[in-house]
Amino acid sequence: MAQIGQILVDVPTMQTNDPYSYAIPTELEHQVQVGMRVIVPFGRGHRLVSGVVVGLSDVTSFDGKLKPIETVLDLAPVLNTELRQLADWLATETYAFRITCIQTMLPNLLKTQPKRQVQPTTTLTPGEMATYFPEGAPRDFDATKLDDATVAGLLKLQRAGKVEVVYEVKDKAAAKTTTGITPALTSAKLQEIAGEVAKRAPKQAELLAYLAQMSADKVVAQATVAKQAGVTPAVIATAADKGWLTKSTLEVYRDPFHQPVTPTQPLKLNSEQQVAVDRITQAIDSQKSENFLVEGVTGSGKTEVYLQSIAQALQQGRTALMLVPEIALTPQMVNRVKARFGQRVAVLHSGLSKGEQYDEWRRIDRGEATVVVGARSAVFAPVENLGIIIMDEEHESSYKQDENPRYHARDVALWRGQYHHCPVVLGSATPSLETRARAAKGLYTRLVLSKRAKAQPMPTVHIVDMREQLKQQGDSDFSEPLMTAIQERLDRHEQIVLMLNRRGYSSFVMCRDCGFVLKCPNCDISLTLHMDTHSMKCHYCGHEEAIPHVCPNCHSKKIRYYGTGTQKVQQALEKLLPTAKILRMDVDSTRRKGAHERILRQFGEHKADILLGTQMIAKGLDFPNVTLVGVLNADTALGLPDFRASERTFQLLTQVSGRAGRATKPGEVYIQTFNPDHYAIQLAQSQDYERFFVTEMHMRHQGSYPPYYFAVQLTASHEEEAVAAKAMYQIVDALKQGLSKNAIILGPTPKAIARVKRKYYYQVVIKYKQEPQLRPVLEQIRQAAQVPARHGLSVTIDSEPMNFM
DNA sequence: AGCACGCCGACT
DNA sequence: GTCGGCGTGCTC
Repeated sequence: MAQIGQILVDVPTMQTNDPYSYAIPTELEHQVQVGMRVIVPFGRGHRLVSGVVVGLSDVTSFDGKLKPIETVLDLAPVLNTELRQLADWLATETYAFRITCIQTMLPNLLKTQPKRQVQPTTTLTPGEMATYFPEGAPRDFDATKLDDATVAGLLKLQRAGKVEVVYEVKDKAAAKTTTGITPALTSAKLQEIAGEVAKRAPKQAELLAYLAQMSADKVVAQATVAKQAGVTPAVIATAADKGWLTKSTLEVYRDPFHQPVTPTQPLKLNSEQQVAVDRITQAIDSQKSENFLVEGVTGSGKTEVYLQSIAQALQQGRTALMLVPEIALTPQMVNRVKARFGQRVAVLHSGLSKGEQYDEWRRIDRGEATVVVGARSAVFAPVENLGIIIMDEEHESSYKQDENPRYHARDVALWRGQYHHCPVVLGSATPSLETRARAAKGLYTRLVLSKRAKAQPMPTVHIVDMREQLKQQGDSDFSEPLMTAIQERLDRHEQIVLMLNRRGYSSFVMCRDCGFVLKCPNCDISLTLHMDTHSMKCHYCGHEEAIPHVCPNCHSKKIRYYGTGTQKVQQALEKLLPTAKILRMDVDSTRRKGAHERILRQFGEHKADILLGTQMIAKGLDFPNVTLVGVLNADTALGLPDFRASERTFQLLTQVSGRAGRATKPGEVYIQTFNPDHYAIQLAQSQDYERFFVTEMHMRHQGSYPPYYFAVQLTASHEEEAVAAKAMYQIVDALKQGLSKNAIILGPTPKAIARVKRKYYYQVVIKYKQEPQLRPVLEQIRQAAQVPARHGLSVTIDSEPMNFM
């Protein structure tokens, strides 16, 4: 038996990023296994912290006295070999702490909570009791929540030996239970008693009859028994007292999606879909870790390809993981999968309660669910024997986590595909440039679905030049052609979706006469307006200039910051169309749980004529009666100081256009823009992804951006601007010394929103092709950042950032 | 993160 | 002379 456990303690620092050795007490010898969570004493005060066993051994290189493991929290490991390896890889890749990676991989309920309490060791004076233990002892001792005087007083008492601090680690993991019922006597005996009591206690007789027909070894929930036997819990209680039945604790799953679903059969595939399914199933059958890009226009039936590929994996006795963006994880979407695979499906996403998440996780862990559908973090689902991994809408930026560990679910999916020797299928109508470029290099097998499955025509897309509109009808959010089109639909009782692109609100200036956006002379990136310094700044190179009052291009005075809100638009629209019913969907109206679905359902039931919203309406809705889609301001995302601005704009416009005319009625799209000549808008109009890809790749090449270059972003933040800036300058020095001449270092520059939550943010971006010293240099920076972290300076490293802002 | 040790200023 | 400030190192 192993004497020593290697434990990763839940103390996220550089010094504890490697496992610590703990002695395994004899009574725990047979319990401790690799992958389990434990509680261990840590530090001088022997405070208790949780940790994860990552190894067992008989020896240790640590030559001090080992402390013993205090408690084992799990009956079975919560992390298998694959996930432990994945955690290590993730930590290296994302420059995060190993324990942080592990926490991210586990469901919320398995994250423990350390607790501190104080209690007197001797009898305190009544005065001391009144001040420090007004509600009795022991009391919670959380220094961050108590006032300084109380903390100081308690610490003083502690030093005097009058009180002691006790530690506790709370494990929140709790399976939901209910009372279960089992017959305690034989069927014959029960029937006999039933006969005896039938006259004076008819309810008891009914219950006895029910028990008599139950199989003796089966446990049935009390609620079920009560319902089926037609008795109250009181009757059951009496029966238990008389020894007719035994009660036990029954573990139940919380069912997050309880609506019954009608099973569906695989649909007939068109030739392109068939080819895709064939290629993917070949890879499944031959256990190859081949990766695919399924590039399919909206409505081309990508989902059916996914479902039939999953079916093939299941048939091979393997499991499937399907990732979708959080915003697309609607009940409709889930039901579509459940309708095909029934009870084998588990769903993981943040909309579930913590208990529900934990239950779904356990169903997967136990192998009861073999198809997992979920958002970003579901990529860590404890599925074994994976036969296929699917990532739908792979270009979605929500797949990248914007806190530590800053991982991209796509990279994790590819890693797991390798591990399981199974295909990874990336699907999108508008693949990210990175993915499409990899497909071009032959790293992914490209499968194209060019035809809409139901052979609907693609919508007609009109571009409305808002510069002209401005001249003709003045400053309005609604152009004349769009209003005419809206009125037409209203007359025909058809529905309209209007999208307001709110990204980049007010952060850049644009000329309303010619569409000119002020750009950086060095970077070909829009300058950002800073009201604090009254200047325009480039967030890549730090270039700064005055806010223009006349347009440098056409000398118009109508150059101003651009932006408008959904509420304002709704009011304006109500004025223009007093009879139309308008539903608004944005962050404000969807804050409450379920509000999102409710608005969509109302719209689906035609309770409103117009759905007005932000980006979120662009994703995955399918309303047959929508024949008009209007984009009020296509430009705002274009103005963002980000090299992905064009890509995002193209993707968004293409996606939202796909919302029009999905059924029998042909659709029309109106895109209002001040930049009608911009390639992202022009190519969105012609729905020409290929040309967009080629054009944008050229731009990326010119600017030395991904996918031609790799990128790492470093950020320093502090309450004092000078501290953050100075730290960043030092980091740049270290980078310049450690990296080759070929690495491009941009910055330091203040972040677009330089001050958030009373902290100033400075950043630097490194672009590189090959930089073997990068990892060691960044590790060194990470190490060095430990010391000033004490004074509130935090440094973050983001490999392949989604936003350069 | 949190605790102890250690070295400087204002108090009995 | 001590109490206590927080700056620094370490936690199996």
